[in-house]
Amino acid sequence: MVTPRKKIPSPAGAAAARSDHLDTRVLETFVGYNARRAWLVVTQVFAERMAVYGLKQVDFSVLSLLAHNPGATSRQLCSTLDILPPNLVSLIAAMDSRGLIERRPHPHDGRAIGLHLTPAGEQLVREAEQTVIELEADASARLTPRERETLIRLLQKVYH
Amino acid sequence: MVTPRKKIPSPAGAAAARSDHLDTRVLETFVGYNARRAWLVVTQVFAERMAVYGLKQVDFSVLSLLAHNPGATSRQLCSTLDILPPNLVSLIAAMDSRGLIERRPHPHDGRAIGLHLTPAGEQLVREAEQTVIELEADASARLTPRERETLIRLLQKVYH
DNA sequence: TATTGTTATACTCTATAACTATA
DNA sequence: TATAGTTATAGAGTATAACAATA
Repeated sequence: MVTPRKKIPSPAGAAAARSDHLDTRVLETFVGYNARRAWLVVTQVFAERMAVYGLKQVDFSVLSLLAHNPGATSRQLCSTLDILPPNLVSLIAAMDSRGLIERRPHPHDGRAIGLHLTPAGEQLVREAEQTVIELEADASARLTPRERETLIRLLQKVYH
Repeated sequence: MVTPRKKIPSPAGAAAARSDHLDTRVLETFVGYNARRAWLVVTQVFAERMAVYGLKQVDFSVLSLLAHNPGATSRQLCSTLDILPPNLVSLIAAMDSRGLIERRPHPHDGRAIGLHLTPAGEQLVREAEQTVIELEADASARLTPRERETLIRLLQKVYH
């Protein structure tokens, strides 16, 4: 269980003489800076808790998307998640090898390949989604449920 | 001026038969997913507008931090920005070569090096910070000023 | 001619180990 | 013994060009 870059509070009086941290007030007026910092926190918790499933964030996104969009193509996954097609290939191949997904010929387009979860894949997604729900709640525990909804709504307003 | 992955709206009726995008409703219930998507939008605009200064996000963060924390050390920059020391070295060296910063011996610690902006560096930071303020306003233009403040406050609540 | 999936490849970002000089 | 800065290097993430098969 690797926990790199975890903020370990230094012994009480140790950093009294010379403060460890810098004045970040200007940077903290920017959405970009704050969004990245918050994302890093969630990412850290995500990586720790999802390691047991062998899933990175992008893996989970693909699997969850396939659970709710059976038969989706690589092209659609790429466009939805902002991934470049060449970078999805090995990812899909690995999930195929793991027996989590299978490729079937596309009904209307001979070039495309429809991606489907296997029963094992569906079972894994169910467990993984539940874990993500819990981990998300923990990672945003300093927010009230109402604040969390507001945060998500405002983030979506930026990118929608 | 590279603008990759820009969402170019396809001709009106073109995608009517087979929808391009997938159902992302589950992913959109997660803070991590939404924070990354919003961050990507701001990042895109940042890269486009800051290219004239030859500054990436991390470069700007370092320079802005030094503007408001003169004499800060590499160690402090790393801890503040969550960068690993080895990855800051070439970045600092490049800014030194460009004449934006200079290294002075640390007053109290012979191992450390105090980093300071040169006059050219200070001038660049002034212009760059102004550009970031404008770009941030544009990138979050769908938010009211009040909503933008709320968004930033809630993001900070997650990582503070 | 355009698009889907793919290979090969390069570039950037992030991470680890180990060294030096100071403390 | 621990820390600041550094080197070398490895691994992950992201990018472009080009090709075969199909539309």
